[in-house]
Amino acid sequence: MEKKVKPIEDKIQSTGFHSEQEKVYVNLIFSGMKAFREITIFMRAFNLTEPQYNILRILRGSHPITLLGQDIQSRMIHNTSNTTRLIDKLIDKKFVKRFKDKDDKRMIHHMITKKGLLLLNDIDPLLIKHCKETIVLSKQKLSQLSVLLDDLTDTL
Amino acid sequence: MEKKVKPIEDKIQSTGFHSEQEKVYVNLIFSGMKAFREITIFMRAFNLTEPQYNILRILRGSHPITLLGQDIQSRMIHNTSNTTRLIDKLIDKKFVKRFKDKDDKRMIHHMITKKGLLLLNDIDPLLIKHCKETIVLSKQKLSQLSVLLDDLTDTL
DNA sequence: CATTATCATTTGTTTATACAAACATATTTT
DNA sequence: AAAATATGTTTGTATAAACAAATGATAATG
Repeated sequence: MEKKVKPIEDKIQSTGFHSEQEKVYVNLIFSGMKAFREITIFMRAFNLTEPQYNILRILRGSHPITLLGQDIQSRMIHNTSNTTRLIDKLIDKKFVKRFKDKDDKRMIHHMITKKGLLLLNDIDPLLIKHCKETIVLSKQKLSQLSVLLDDLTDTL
Repeated sequence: MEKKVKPIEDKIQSTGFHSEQEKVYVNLIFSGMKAFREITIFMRAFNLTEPQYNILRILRGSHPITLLGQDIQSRMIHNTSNTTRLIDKLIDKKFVKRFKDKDDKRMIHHMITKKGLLLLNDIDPLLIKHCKETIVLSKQKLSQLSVLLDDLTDTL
């Protein structure tokens, strides 16, 4: 017995796209937003927004090397303008610390705190579990999709 | 000479994902947000936001059959809460009209206006051109991607 | 060495989003 | 028919995003 896959046309009850590109566009926004909302809801349990979590991941990735605000911004998965106010929230919660460079006072360094690292450690296994539960695709399709998306975002 | 594709890890300078699912998640949010922003910027020339454009498309799709607010909401590609205020904007611009059902006064019907249809007609060819320019993938990869995304959003 | 340009970050303002609660009308139950 | 429940839409409020402009600091130029 074969699994029937609902095309995006049915999901949003759209009447035909003008091109295959347009369909991919819509499909991308649709699935991207869904993924974003999924993670947002998941993160709510930890009192984090998706972008905030993203920043913590970035800072853990470079730890113990500090990052400038613009470094963080450029690595974020959605080019959100205004990282400052986003980081402010994380500093309020003591997950991140911030300090000026003593040579060039324009530059402001950021580092994840021990508290922040512990939080991410708590989140890790639960998120892995969550991802595996919500993204149900064969190993083969999964890597195929990864490759295509990598390819796509090169030009997009 | 072969084209080198940058993986998402490089684009956001991330250090390894915990699973292939997590990578797809990140890739989806990344490309979805990019697509969303692309269209948003494109639509700015027509003084529309992406969700507003989405609503007009939905209403054109059902025209001349009217739709309830909840019908529109359920068909939107990003489950934005509060379609009311979104539609308000379109009504201000005379692209959509709204009227109560005379039998069941809870229900409010929506229809795209002639002005709205003309606007979409203007947008159509330009958007097709834009999509083809920004989504540069072989015909084969394009349809492959469509199929995988359809498959994915079934479970997501 | 003053002037201008550049860089990294922040602030102001407007608009959009999210969630919950309210509102109005219909339907069902007793 | 009155009360309770359900449905479709709107409003209130708090928070976040988008964009432009401003601030503060350093580098480059004449």
